[in-house]
Amino acid sequence: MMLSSSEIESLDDIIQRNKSIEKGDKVYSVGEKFTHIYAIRSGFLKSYCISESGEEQITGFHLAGEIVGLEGINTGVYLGFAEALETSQICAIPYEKLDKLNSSIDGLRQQLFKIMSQEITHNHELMLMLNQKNADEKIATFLLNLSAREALGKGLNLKFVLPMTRTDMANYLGLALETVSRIVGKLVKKEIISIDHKMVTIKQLDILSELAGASCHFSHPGEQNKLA
Amino acid sequence: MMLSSSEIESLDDIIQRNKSIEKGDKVYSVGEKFTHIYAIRSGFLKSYCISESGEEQITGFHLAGEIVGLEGINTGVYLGFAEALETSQICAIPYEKLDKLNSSIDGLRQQLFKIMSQEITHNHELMLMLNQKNADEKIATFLLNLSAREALGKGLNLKFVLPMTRTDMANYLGLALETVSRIVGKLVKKEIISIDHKMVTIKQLDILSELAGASCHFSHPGEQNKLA
DNA sequence: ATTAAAGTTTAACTTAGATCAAACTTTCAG
DNA sequence: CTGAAAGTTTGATCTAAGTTAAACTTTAAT
Repeated sequence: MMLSSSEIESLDDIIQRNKSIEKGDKVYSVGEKFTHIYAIRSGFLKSYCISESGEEQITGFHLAGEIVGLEGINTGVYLGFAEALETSQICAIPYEKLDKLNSSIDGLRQQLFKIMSQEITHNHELMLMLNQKNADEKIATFLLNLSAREALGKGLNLKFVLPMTRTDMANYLGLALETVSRIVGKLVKKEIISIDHKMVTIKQLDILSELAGASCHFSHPGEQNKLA
Repeated sequence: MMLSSSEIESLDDIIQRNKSIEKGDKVYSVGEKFTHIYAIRSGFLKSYCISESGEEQITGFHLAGEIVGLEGINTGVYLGFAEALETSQICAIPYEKLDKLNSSIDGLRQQLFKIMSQEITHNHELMLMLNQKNADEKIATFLLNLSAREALGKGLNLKFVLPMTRTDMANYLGLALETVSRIVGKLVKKEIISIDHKMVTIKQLDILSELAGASCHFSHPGEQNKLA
């Protein structure tokens, strides 16, 4: 799913390449005017929203090749936060210009539709996980998903980084942080995975996959759709 | 958020209006080639997917003015089912043509982007609900959400239809059907709502809202985006 | 290098909601 | 209309995971 060279040229005119952000920096915040969507070139972000009563809900973790900010299209305002979990490089893509240039970059527009569709599908998977999986299955699924995404669509990495805190994992998965800690600890003790600082190694992929259980995939997603 | 008359003319050329489907009929099924998205003119649908192990996960309930099938854009294949919960009228919109005609119906394309963005935002709300709300809060939130949607963006209906079974509600909310039955029963006993067959009446909106608790809304969604 | 703050682990205890079971009610096909 | 099937309610019991608490480890600022 590549763009043509003329599309890439069009892209070059409008995107602001490789802006660097540090851990803890926000790409955008709730209530800000929606102007750009952001392609992640390297690094790791989380997106989250805050409920009226001040509770944080993490809505996604995002790594290289993925897009954040799409939630702003509808209202013209960002409806949550995107924040770097480590030093990251991002491309700012002005949505307005993307929209205007559409005839010259049809492929790009179609790509964007696919990315949004993919996000909707991903959310269906997420519902299955949050509604029907127990804590062990959630953790196993989460680890495998992260592993596959860090491999950028080519299989899955047996060694990958887990850059978020237990608290963030727990919030995303709808578990208590102690539960996450306990289960990750159990997986290590059983030598299904090992952990060194933020680095995870999957030692028994078969067992971890078994643990993860059911998913909704009709056919596997294969290559990740990318914008730039 | 209306379409111009020329946009509506373009639309007239491509959409298949008012196809009628009966309760239990499927609009599309998993694995079928993605050809159309569907605008619901009247009635009520549910969308769901089936996990490898055969478990059903309801991914949404959809009523008049809403769109189903967007999940198919990415892979070119429908990734789940959409099924009528009652006799419904739907518009079939060929995605291919929609895509080709884009220059003449820019507004329509933008509308579609907004609808997809809205769906992503809605999923963030859903995560907050599934992760942080207890069973009482889930039921109250669900009822209020349905009430608001049946009012088509103008406030919320104090009287509305609850067309799905307890089993479907439970599946969607990640609860056991007995829990749903018990909590709905409790709300009726406390006279916060009353139920006559499939008709729900909210008798104490303040208390129900209180019960529903926190949401992520930055500003209220106002009018629902519609395609046709 | 020091140390305060942030993050993690572990254990004991509690509870919301699942599961099991059984009666009751509504729906709808013939 | 009739009866079987589908859906709902209600009660008793059980358990996965939350909560509370406290020690331990890592991180990062000075």
